[in-house]
Amino acid sequence: MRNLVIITGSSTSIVASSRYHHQHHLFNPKQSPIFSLSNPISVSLSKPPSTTPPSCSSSCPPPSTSLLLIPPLLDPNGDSLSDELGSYAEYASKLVEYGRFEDFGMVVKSVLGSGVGGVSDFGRLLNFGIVMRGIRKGLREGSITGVVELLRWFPQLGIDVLGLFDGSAMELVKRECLRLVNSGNLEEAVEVMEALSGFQFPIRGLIKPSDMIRVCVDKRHPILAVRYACLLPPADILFCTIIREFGKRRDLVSALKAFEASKRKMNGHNMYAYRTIIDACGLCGDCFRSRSIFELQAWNSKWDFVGYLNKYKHSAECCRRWFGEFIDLLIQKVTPNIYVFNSLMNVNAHDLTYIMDVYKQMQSLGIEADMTSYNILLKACCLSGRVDLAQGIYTEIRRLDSIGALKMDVFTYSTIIKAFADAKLWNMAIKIKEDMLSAGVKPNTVTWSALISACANAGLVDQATQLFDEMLIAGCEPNSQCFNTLLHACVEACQYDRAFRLFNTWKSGGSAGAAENSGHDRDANLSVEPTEADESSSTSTPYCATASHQLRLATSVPFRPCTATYNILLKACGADLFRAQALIDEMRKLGLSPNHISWSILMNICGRAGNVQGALQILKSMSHCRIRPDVIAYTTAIKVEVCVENKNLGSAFSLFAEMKKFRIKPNLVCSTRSIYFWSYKANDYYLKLLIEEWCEGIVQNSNQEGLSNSRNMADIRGLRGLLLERLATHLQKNASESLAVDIQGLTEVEARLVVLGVLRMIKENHNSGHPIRDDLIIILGVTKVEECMVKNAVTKLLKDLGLEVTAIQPGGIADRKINGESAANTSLDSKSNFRSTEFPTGSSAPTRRPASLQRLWVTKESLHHWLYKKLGTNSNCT
DNA sequence: ATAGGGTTAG
Repeated sequence: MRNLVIITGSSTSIVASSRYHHQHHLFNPKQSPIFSLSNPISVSLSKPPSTTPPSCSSSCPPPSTSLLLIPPLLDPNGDSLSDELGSYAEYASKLVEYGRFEDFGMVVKSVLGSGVGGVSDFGRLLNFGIVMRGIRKGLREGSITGVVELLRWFPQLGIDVLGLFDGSAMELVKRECLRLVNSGNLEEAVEVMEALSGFQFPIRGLIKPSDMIRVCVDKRHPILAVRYACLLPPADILFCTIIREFGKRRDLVSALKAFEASKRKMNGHNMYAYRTIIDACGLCGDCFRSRSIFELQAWNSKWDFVGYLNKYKHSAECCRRWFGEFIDLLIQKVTPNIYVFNSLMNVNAHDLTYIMDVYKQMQSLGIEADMTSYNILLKACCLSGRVDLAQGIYTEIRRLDSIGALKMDVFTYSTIIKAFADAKLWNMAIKIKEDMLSAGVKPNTVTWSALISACANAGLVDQATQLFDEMLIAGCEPNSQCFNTLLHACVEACQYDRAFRLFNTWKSGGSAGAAENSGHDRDANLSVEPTEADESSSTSTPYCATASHQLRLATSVPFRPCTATYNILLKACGADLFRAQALIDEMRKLGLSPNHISWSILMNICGRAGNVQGALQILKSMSHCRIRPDVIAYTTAIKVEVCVENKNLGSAFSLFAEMKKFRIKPNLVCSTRSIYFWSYKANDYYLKLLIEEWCEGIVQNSNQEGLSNSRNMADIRGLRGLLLERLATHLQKNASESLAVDIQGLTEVEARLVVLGVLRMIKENHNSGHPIRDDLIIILGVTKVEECMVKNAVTKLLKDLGLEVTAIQPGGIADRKINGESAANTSLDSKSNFRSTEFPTGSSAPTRRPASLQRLWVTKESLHHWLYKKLGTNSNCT
């Protein structure tokens, strides 16, 4: 006897009928009985229906809470049983139709729990037409989660879920998934997709994987992204995409989460993921983390191995087995591959010492450096300003190239050109170009830009222009950066009008080209134009001859100025505030917005024009453009204030305080000391006080922090780097060479710093018992307008200290006297840990310097005099 | 779906 118990509200009626499914007034599936197999009493009756068909909501009585008890179906009589099952199935199908997915589950549970053998019979007996109608409706009404819950029962009933979904049903699923994703319910979306994946749904077809990952990354959901990626094997590539995308968005925390999550999901080590997270660390500026990840990855297995050895040391055989496995692991998986090494080196490229260590480690593991490794090494040399090392590596690579072990590529050449460009060795850069051409490697825009900037850094506009023409003739299309580089060359050489003429020519597509040509003569009369007499011999090609080329060629390529272009031009405005304002307007018309660099330059222009208020106004209005002033902006403003109105240091310090209030950390350039320092120029009062402070401070700082600390490398590359380099080069404590200080190319501030540092060293050497044996020579370089200012500044500084200074003109009597002694090599080889046996430097990188240089000369007698005077004042103080 | 090079501010 089979009973059906229906509890409606609190009243219980027992219907002794097996034909209940025809009596819809009692078993209306639109209403909400909750089915339970086990214990009717314990079931909560408060649950309202999840979906009520809207058509019935008015006509039907309000849903009552009821409970349907299905007793075990144990009748051995097959016929009636299948009959009974059929009615249950029919009923269950109707439940689906009316959106009552949970109740469907209850029925299935009942059937499963009833111990009937033919579970799949029940599945087969379901009315799929009706079921699918309910599922479609559920999908259309936005309850995909409910649908998925429903579907979870199907495999147990032997139903192939995927088979039920025809094209249009599949479209509904897709649409719903997309809706979940777009409405921000990512977690739900991933859960749904995980379930669908279990039903063998093609996950790739639901939503474009790259879109899904992009959304996860945008919403900062690393774990969900990884969970999603696991649905799309092979997942490891997608893991890397996720890590990389977080890296690109500078979200290292999420990148690391994704990395850890993906590591757990993977069996074994994925080198691709390791290198990607290392790259991400680099992008996010956390090179130290990249190192620890690398160490962890490289050595974890070794520690495990030691553990294993200890555990099994009683058995030699076990040890051998573990060792064998370990070696396998090491060979197959665990050894970082070349990509990991290259990424690690690239991320840490600013720390030459470190990457040299990595390089050696790589060699000891027997991993051969490839072209990229060498290119990264070259880049590191560039970043640390070690031309000498770069040259050594270059020689080595050439050797490897000649024996066919490597093939030097356009990156190699471009980087070495950059190394020479930075060192102002433009002629060496040109020589590399020749090497390159004879090796059959075609220079690209980057190479040409590097070449042009080599000339720019040396202040050689004509050579730069010539290279630009050469590039056009070679059929290489310049891009904005390339155009910018040439403009920068003009600005660097103070040929401001020329920069503007070029710009106008390009902008007008060549129609104003004649201006560039005819206007050239005017340059010579401009006071800002430095004398190029020294270089005139090397400008063998008259400029006018190439102008037509350029006119013809440059017009064929589109010129799209960008913000950097305008920044360079802003710099070319000198003190012309109106011109600068016009440029800013023009920028805006083109839809370009000035960035913090533009504003900093503009503040400098105000400074040159003596307009302090203007500069301060710009600083204030920066935030109106939603650009938060940075240290540099504040530094510029403060400097303008101090230098223009040197009487009033108070307001400069209030700016300084404001900056700190906004939690902008002052850097080495911007400090109370610098503020005093800038006021040197016009105010002798601070001079005496600060010279010692400066020198002490700098020497102390360099001792504290050490050069290998790469956090500070940015600073070191600034003033202190220059200073320390000069000091290291010229003033080793046991130096027996002459004291020659090269301050070519330095700004006034830098030059004074270097000279002060040198004097400090002289004092230290003297105090520790090294007598001064030589005169002090300060190399100024060819006379340009700036360098004349530098010369004056340094002369004034030395004189203020009570030193006697003589200017040496090239070719003069004093010059000839000095020349014999001051041939000191300026190549920086003191700190080299790159042994010359590894990279033979060949002919020891002669840094050729033109003979005709201006110098300042301080005799050793004068230095002596200064030292004793200084010591005297010190002893008075203490 | 994998790396590496060029311009601008103190």
